[in-house]
Amino acid sequence: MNVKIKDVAREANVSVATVSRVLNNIPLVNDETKKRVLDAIERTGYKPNAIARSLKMQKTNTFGIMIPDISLPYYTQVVRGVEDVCNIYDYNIILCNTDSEPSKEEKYFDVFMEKQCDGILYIGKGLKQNLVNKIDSSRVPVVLGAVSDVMGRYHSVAINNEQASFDVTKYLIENGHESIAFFSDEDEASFVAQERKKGFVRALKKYNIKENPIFELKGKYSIKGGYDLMDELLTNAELPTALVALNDEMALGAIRKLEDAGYKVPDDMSVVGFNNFQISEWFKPGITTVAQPMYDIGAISARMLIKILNNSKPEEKAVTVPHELIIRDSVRSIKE
Amino acid sequence: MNVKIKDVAREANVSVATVSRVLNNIPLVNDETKKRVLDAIERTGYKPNAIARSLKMQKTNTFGIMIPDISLPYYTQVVRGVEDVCNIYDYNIILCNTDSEPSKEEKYFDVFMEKQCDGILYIGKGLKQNLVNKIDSSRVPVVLGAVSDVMGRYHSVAINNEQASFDVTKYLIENGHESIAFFSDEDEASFVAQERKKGFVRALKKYNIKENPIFELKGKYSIKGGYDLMDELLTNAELPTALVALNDEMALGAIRKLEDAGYKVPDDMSVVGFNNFQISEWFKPGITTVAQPMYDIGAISARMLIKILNNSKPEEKAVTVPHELIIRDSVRSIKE
DNA sequence: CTGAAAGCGCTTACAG
DNA sequence: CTGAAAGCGCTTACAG
Repeated sequence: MNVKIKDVAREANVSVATVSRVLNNIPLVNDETKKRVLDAIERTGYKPNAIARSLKMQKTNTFGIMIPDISLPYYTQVVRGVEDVCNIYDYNIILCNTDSEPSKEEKYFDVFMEKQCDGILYIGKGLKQNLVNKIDSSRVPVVLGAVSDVMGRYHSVAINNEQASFDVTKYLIENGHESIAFFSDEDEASFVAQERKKGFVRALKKYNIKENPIFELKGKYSIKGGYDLMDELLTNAELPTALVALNDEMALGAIRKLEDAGYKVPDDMSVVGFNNFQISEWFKPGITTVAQPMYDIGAISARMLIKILNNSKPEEKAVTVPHELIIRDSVRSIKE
Repeated sequence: MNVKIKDVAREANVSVATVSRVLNNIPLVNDETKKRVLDAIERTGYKPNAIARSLKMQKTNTFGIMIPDISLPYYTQVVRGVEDVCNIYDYNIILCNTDSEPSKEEKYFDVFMEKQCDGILYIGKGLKQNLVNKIDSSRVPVVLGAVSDVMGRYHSVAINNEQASFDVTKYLIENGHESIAFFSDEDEASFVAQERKKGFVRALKKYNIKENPIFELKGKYSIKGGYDLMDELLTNAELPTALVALNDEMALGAIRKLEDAGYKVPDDMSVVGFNNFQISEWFKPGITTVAQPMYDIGAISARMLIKILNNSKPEEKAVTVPHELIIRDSVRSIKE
């Protein structure tokens, strides 16, 4: 069908070996020969077959990337960061949506292995044991993005989730809030949610505030999820003065429910979110949140993977990227 | 390194041909032999090498997907639709961000060809001539998603953009608006924008309303873009009573600017958007818009590509998916 | 029902 | 500086 190296060789009156050498810029080719080959390539419109090359080289220049759901705005920027770096170094990415389901994660891991991916980027809530086993027995390089590894065994790029949660909770407390609700992930296995919970609790402890389990609710990581959780929270006789929601979608849903129920934000309740997703700044009220450098997380992860493949171990195993408290209009000071 | 078919063959005391046959479920293998092979596969932990298979079969079971920017919410759902269908039929996708730049589109097209993609899904503003040439000379199956082909030469899945634009404009007119602004794409080559412009003009004509070029502005397809365009529009002595923005981000930015300038939406100006992106329903005011079935566009595109590869030509070359006018709170009737 | 062998399109050690 | 040949890990027509 298409023209192959053999055709170019015939056209240029050289061997396939020579064509391959000019293709790969191996220096020991005579300039004149090289020119003849280049001309032949031009004339025949030859395009290398990366599959054949991969088979021989045992390297595909492709990464597998696992992501919960590409249609959620959060993850999307991470992927863009990955792709931009891959682009520079001539890698491509195969994308899979796992919905954070362990069974899909495992299935796709196998697919990545069959397709001989050179490395894998895991984005999700945390590695489950089955996946860990597969990774270990396959020995592919893996980098975790946006979540760090419990054991510290894998490379990772993430914010310090515990500290980030501590910071935003502290901000609330400094504004006089002592009764704070916490909307978390219904998925108990979420390592990120666990870390944020720890930071929340640490902040309360530090300021001698008692935790109130009634105000700690778990639900879906979505606008609707936050809306429903607030619906539930509002059934309490007494309400908290503030809320920490584990992402901006939840925060937003909570705010909408409060409004629908006749409350005002931040006048009647202060709300903070997480992640600073693209829309948060345009909302009314603007949502105070903790930003993660999503794009950078993707870009750094990709660079790490490439470094590992080049046998130059990256300096750090677990890269911590900075988080940032973004103060907007959804928190009110109630200090007298 | 890893175990290969040869190792399994030795382990099972058969030839590689036989192993390959059981791997591919070719029926003419003796049941006992088959069992022996299956056991050997189990024991050795053999995983097929898809690259080697692809080389031999001249088929990679991967699609290349070109998309302007994966970090924009609009495109993200299309990709999810594609991926879900691919998943069912054992295809994978290689993802590329083109930023709608022809040079990147061409570059990635070459990458897809080198990686021997079985088909290509193009999502963008419209095919430019250079790309068309490449596609034609390569003869890969291509499906256009969310945009149709000017010439009708390629397979495509999209809404009827002209009609959609007509419908939403008509809705405004029926609500008494006769002075309507139009925020469009700064990229003149956008086929989608051209189509929507046609529909807009057709609606005005039908109701004998004169076009007012001063109210037709072009800018960036973003919240900021809409904000800036409204800033510009507001310099006019006389203002329109309504605005058609070519996406919801623009509509949203325009609304924010209006509010910042002391106007109310829809009281002082009605605004409609396009695409119904996830957030539009949660905004205040809720944005009236035209919904496209993004997920379906992706899913149908992927199915089309698979059909083409199976030599069963899809029924239609250009599939038109339904658009839907979603009425919320950003339009006010000014009919007396 | 099974095996030996050719071949998919490349790269590269080896020899000259 | 260049070529013949082996081999990457598979599949499949051919022969038995």
